Amino acid sequence: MPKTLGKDSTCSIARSLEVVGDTWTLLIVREAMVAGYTRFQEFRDALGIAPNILTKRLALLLDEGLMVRRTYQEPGCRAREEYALTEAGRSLSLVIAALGEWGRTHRPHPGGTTPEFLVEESETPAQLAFVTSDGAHVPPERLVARRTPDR
Amino acid sequence: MPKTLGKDSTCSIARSLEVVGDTWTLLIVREAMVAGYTRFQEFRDALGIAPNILTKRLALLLDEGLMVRRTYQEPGCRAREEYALTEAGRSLSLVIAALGEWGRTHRPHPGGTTPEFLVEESETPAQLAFVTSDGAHVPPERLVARRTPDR
DNA sequence: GCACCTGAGTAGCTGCCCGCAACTCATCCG
DNA sequence: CGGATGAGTTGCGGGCAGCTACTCAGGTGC
Repeated sequence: MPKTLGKDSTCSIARSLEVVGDTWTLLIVREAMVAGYTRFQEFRDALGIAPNILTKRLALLLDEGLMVRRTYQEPGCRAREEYALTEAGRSLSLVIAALGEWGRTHRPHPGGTTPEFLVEESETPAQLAFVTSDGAHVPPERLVARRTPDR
Repeated sequence: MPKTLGKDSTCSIARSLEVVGDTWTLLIVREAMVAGYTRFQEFRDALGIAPNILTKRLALLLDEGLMVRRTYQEPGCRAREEYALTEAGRSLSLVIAALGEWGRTHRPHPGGTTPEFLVEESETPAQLAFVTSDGAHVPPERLVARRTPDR
């Protein structure tokens, strides 16, 4: 995360990257989202991340409102902390899906895995796509980008 | 980009982040995509990035096949280098759009701007969304994620 | 009661890489 | 020939990543 463009960059992408531009942050979100992990040790084991880095990243995620810390207590155990995604964190699913899709097609890997998103209960798989207001899918090649003021 | 998970991570997201997990890389792609910039100085001026970092990032983008370098010559000028997105680079538009959308809604900023994607020629705006095979939109809250082997 | 385990961190150190500024190098213009 | 411009390279300095080792609190086995 470059310090030259702070959190008040006018570009929404720069502001997003200020939060999730670090590699580990998105991977933690991914583990929370896909594997349902909530505990320090789960993230540590799953990612092989150093504990001090994990502490720092979780603190960032709490700070930024992407996760909340809750104290829970299983019977017969002492109270522990767990970290759960907030709505803001869960709505990163589009970013996660886009990255997964890109990696799967442009950086294929034997035995690789990619998160798939299913509609609750019906278990129907959902794809990420560009759609117009009339519901038609548009492949990315047919799009041009333009900077637009937020409303 | 953590060195602990190399390019051969089985997770497609980790492999994607290995390429675009750095803040500047995606911002360069964004400038190329949204503003149509192709030249060293254009990126430098638009992003305020240090030249050595820009050199390194452009080299990475060339290496990874997201951009190609071409020599061009305007009449009356000497030959220059320009950097253009490849198909792999352009297909990061989903990631860019997802990040822009997230930043716009969760990190709003007065006077902020977000890239908007329009269908070529018809100029119809296109939105990023999860859709099922029957074409229905699904809001991210109604999705559950699952790790799936690539095919 | 005491040793031990486990989960959740903290502390200290090393090295790399970011970021800045200054410099180079080639070419074109006047 | 002198200056401007575009495209970088080089040389520092500081900060954060990443590793390892340590701490601390509570529960369990004996």
